Order: sequence, then C-alpha cells, then structure tokens
Amino acid sequence: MVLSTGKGSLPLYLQIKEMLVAKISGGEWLPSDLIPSELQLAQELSVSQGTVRKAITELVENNILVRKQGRGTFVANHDTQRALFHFFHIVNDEGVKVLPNSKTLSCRRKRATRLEASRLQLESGSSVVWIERVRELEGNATIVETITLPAKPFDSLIKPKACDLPNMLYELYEKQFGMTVHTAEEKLRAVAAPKRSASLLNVEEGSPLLEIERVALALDRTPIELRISQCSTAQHYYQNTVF
Amino acid sequence: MVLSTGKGSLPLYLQIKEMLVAKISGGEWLPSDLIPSELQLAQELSVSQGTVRKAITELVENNILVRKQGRGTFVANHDTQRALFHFFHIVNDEGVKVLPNSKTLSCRRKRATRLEASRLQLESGSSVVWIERVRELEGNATIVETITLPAKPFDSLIKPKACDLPNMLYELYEKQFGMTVHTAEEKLRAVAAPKRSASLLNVEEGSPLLEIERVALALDRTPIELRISQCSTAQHYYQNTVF
DNA sequence: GTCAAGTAGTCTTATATAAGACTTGTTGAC
DNA sequence: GTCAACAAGTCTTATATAAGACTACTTGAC
Repeated sequence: MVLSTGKGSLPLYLQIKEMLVAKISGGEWLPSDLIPSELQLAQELSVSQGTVRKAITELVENNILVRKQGRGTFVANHDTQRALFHFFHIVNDEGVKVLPNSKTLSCRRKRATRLEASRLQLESGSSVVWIERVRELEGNATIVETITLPAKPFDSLIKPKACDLPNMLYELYEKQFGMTVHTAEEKLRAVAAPKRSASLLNVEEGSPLLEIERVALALDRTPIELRISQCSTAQHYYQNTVF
Repeated sequence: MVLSTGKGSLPLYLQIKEMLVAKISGGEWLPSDLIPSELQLAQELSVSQGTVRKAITELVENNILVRKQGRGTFVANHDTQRALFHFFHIVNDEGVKVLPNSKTLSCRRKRATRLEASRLQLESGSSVVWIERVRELEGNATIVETITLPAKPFDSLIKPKACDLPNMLYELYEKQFGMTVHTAEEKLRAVAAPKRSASLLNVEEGSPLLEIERVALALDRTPIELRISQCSTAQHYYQNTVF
C-alpha cells in the first residue's frame, strides 16, 4: 500500500486507519490476532511510529483494537465480558448487571417477514433462521427474545439434534461464522404483553413490557442479526448513561 | 500550579487534565469561554505544546472542551443543538429527532419524597422545586414529565407570574444558575399509564408507557435534576446506539 | 545433573518534545 | 468594498526517551 501525501489528500494517520480497518473488515486480521507492532507498521509505511500510533489510538477508542503495553496490539474480540459490558443493558433494581441464562424454545428456518427483511437488508420472503428463547435473570423468567438471522451464513445453526445454543450468541457468530458484531442500533418501546410473552414471563396479558428491537451490525455496517426482546421491568430496568 | 515529575507520579498530561477540569468545575472558566491557547498553557506550565494538547484532546473527547481550528479552544456549552443531539433520545417512526415543545402545568415548591431525596442526594423531606409538563411531538402530546430540582440554587424558578419556562431546561440551568449538565443516568421501564398521565396523553388508563427516570449530573457528579418522563410510544420510540 | 531464582536483553507500548503545515480572523493598502 | 498580508491558533508529523512484558540465559543450591 502506498500513502498519498499530496495537497488535498487525507492526513497520513487517517489513511493508515482506513488501511487497518480494511485488513480487519476483509478478514485478513481476525479477532484476537496480534497485529504488527507500531514500529513495524511505521517502517513498512515509511512514516514515524507516532503517526501509526495516532491511527491505532482512534481504533482503540472505537473498540476495534485493544492495546496491551509490553505485549502488542490485538484485534478486539467478543468475550462474554465485553458482550455483557457493552451490549447488555438490563440490570436489577440495585443497578447490578447479572449474567442471564437462556432457554431456547425454537430454532428453525422460515421466510422473513417484511420487517425482518427490511432490517436485515434482505429480499422480502428470503429464507432466515428464527430463534425464540426465554432468558432468566436471578431465577425469574424476565425476557422473551426472538432472533432473526440471514440464512446465508447462519443456516448451520439449525441442527436435527435440538437447539443447544449458547447463552452469548455474539461470541458464537464471531467464532463460528466470522461475523463480528461491532455496533447495535436499538429502538425501545413500551408494549402490551401479547398472550404468548405473557404466559412465558408469568405476567398478565396486556401488562406493560419493555420491547427492544435491536439490529446488530458488523464493522462495515452489514446487518448481522435482528433481535426483539420483550422484558418484564418489574424487577429490572434498562440502564443507559449519556455523555 | 506546579507539576510533579517524580517517580510514582501521574503522567504530566493527566496532571494537566485534572488542572483544567478543576478550573472548569470550580467556575474559573465558564461555558463558552475561550481558554488560553495550547502554546500559552505549555509555557505557563513549562511543558511542550504536545503535552498540553494531549490533555485537551481527552477533554474534547469527553465533551468538556470544544476545539475550533484557527480560533482556539472553548469550554463546551449547552446549546439547543447539543441538548437535542446528546440528551434527547425520542425519535419518530422514521428515526428522525424532532424538537419537542412543552407546556408547563405546574411549578411549585414541595417536600422531597424519599425517591427524590435519594436521587438528588438530599435529606429526606428537603425542600425542592417540582415541575410538571407535557411535551408535544409533531402536534401530539407524547411525554409527561415531572422534574425535581434542589431548592438551593433553583428556588427562583418559582415566580408569581406563572411558569413561563423554556423548552430546553439544561440551557437555563447553565446560563441562569451556573449548573452545567455533563452526564445523565437513565433507567428505563415499561409502566401502565396512571390516570393522570393517561388523560394528559389521550391514551387509556393502564396502557403501556415508556418511563425514563433520569438523573442529570454536573462534571463533578453533583446531582442537578431528577426527571421522570412517561412517553407514549405509539408514534415514537427511544433510540440508542451501542458500540 | 536438575531445578529454581534471578538477570540481562529485546520487543512492545507510553510519554514528551519540537517543527512545520493548515485554518481562521483581522488589519491596512488601495 | 476588496483583497492581500499577517497574526494567532490548532493540526499533523517526526523523533527521542521511558516504562512494561516476555524470553532466554546464567548462576547457584541441592
């Protein structure tokens, strides 16, 4: 790769940043891989270490890379900790995040509804993988989730052997399918509990539930997953901090 | 101020950062003030411009300072734009943020409930200012808000002349009382509409509403305001993007 | 001879400084 | 009024030094 240093061109560090993103996005560097050292990259690109450093710093701030002093810089990966820390917002009344456990009720192929197709940027009626599960928090069924995934890479999730899906799906998407969730866009509404959710959560039909519609996106903003969570907020709430 | 450069001491740029925060937090520099240039600060502190720059950069990332190339660095202020951009999460079904307008229903002094006192870190039963208002979005009454403020600085909001409060209160707190909202901690739940909210929002009693309990904090994490918003999510939703 | 503790070397990121380029607003000649 | 030169600020890049982490080797006790 050659960096352009002309008049109207982007600053070097931004060009380097784009190059690094491309390597990750294109699959050349995989999650938890060690990337070349700052000095090494600097020499390859004929710039100074500080310039590479500035590019890397911005990617670290975006949770794309992780630095470890004395060890090197790594492509960020989705361990349970990160999933819980960044992507899980339900806490108990004391404000403490609790690891949910999940019971999968269904996992099958179906045709996408208009909403599902639209959110996943698929043709209406495309084949998708559809999962329904209930999540317990501190022993109480609290969340009903329906998850929709494009059939294309995720087809193999449907196994004859019943759905033994792990609790934290983002880790699975990353390790098994090479799809890393980088961003999620959430839409929250209050809804009246439909019959099925009410019975699964042991609440009355029509009682208020917090509905979270979440689209998970890859680094290049490809939609990976649509997830609709209906949460009973009797014992828990959704926490958000705004800066 | 003297920076310590000894063995176990913080890096210079962090010491400088703390010093800058202290100036703002302590009221020496006010919102929208121009602060001394990087070079000026560097000379005063006998460090290089780059070191000051690193401290300022982190504060810019925290929305505490704002840089304008060729002009200088300013203390961030709460204009309508920022309030809308950072602190307002309700969008219409097309995902567009709309400026709400507000009708104040009540604005009076009262004694804090246990919840209010706890959230504002006051003694239970302290005197507080209490505001109730309805906000319209695109012509429809959508949000009922109750706002609780410590009587100490905000007493003068209660005027004989009816409550002619502006739409964007954070700007008012900043300009009139010198209290700048820097962070907000929100707790979201789904609740059944109580009678009063239902009638104000033209929905049925008991229908689901999205309730947002928000505590607004100053830079030094002093609680400034408790706000409880009940939103009808028929035509709108709460939007959040997670990284 | 074996093993464990220490130690030097090397590779990494972290911090600090300096210099020139770019941007914006102002001032003064015309 | 217009425009060019200037002044003051941030932005970008480069370089040097410090500090943390791992490896491999040495050394000494047993």
